[in-house]
Amino acid sequence: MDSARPAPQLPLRERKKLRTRQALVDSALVLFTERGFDGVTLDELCDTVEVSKRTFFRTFTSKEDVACAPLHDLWTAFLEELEQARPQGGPLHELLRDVLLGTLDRMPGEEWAHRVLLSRRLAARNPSMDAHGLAFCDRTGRAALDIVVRRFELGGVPDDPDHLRARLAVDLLVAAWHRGLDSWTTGAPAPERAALAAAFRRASAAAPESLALTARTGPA
Amino acid sequence: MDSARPAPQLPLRERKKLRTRQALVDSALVLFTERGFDGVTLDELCDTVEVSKRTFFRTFTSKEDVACAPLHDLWTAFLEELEQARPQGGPLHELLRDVLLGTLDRMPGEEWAHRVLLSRRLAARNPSMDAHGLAFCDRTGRAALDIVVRRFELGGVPDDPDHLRARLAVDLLVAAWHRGLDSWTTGAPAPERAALAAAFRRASAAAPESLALTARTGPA
DNA sequence: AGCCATAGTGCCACTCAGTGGCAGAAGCCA
DNA sequence: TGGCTTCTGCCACTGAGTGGCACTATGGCT
Repeated sequence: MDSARPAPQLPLRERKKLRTRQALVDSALVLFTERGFDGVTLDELCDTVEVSKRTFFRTFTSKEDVACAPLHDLWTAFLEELEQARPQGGPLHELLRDVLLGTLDRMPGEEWAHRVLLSRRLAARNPSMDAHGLAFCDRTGRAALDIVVRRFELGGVPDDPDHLRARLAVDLLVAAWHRGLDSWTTGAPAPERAALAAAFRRASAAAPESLALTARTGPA
Repeated sequence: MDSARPAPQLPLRERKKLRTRQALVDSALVLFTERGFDGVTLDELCDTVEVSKRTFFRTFTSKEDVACAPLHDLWTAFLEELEQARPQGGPLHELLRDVLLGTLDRMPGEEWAHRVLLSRRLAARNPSMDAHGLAFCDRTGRAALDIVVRRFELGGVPDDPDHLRARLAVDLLVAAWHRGLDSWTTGAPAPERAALAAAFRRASAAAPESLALTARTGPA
């Protein structure tokens, strides 16, 4: 596999597992892109990678899951970095933004970005993939909130107003991320990772502005 | 059915259809609550309501769909009201909030609220239901943006910065709604519709505050 | 080197969500 | 009443996802 980062010598068993996983993701993205998500059965995918369906389901939770893997990897890494982050006293939403930008920067690079691109284009055409991705982000949001609450804020009283505020800050991060993804996925010009980071930064900056936006009376 | 609002004499066929739909929703919520979402097969549900599975799938798109119907109804009504809304020149996010509050106010009442409660509790325990609800909200968000753009804002250039701001305003609305739902669903005290409205209002008000929230260095 | 204990794999049969097709039963409009 | 349309029921079928069990490879231990 092109992205088989050996990693500091994991046990052989683990490496094999990772290689199978990556092969499944790559093949899935290619096949789904060629013939559509519904146009490919799991049996076909498994045949291609020469793995039994049983094994597939030990690695991924569902057919959607394998195609969402690139984003999955990003958010998992994000949570790890958030766990390490040291706030400098700035606004929480800026901290979250910077942690995500940092995580993005440390992603495998352009092949990863390419996989994300394929994954998003697929999701745009397939409701169940879209739903899966959304649900995953939501779960990650909850996990992120737990970390934020534990490390940066109040002890954990769930009806503390700051708890709600922190949750909304996380929601805003996720929303900005999705808007960044949207414009990056749609706008063909620059499918590089840097362009994605820029799009996200732009969306993130627009969040405070959106509150000031006035509803003008339209012509109708 | 308890909520069979006759409506200004629809054709008999339509009324029958609505009654069947409502029966399916009610039975589904009861059965799923009793025995879990996965503990009830569609065949069982259909037997209970005395409807063929084929008919079920003409009314709902999936097993998840039937259990998410209460929220579905709310957002559909929301879009209709948004289409009629006349902005008074205030911030967009306040307009959106007020339209949603108005829609909520016009919902069938406490039986509806009760169904929402069951639906949310179910979703909290079942990932695929949760995903379905999230995806639906996302699609509604897009539809709402279309209306907003068409009626209140720019002509529709998708890279106008106001377009992005409007989108984020919608995202914020959805996020606040979910937070409101969360606290309402969890907090047992007041399962009435008014309490839900209050929870949403609270979450909505917390949105601007969340931007100001500072990340303090925790004890770790 | 040799040898278990364990984890991962393949295979098989099974359940159940979701779909397509067709025949029959309403509801609808004269 | 009769014909037209639309909805419904039934049946067979695909494909996702699961459970069970036997088999093999890995890693640790002596």
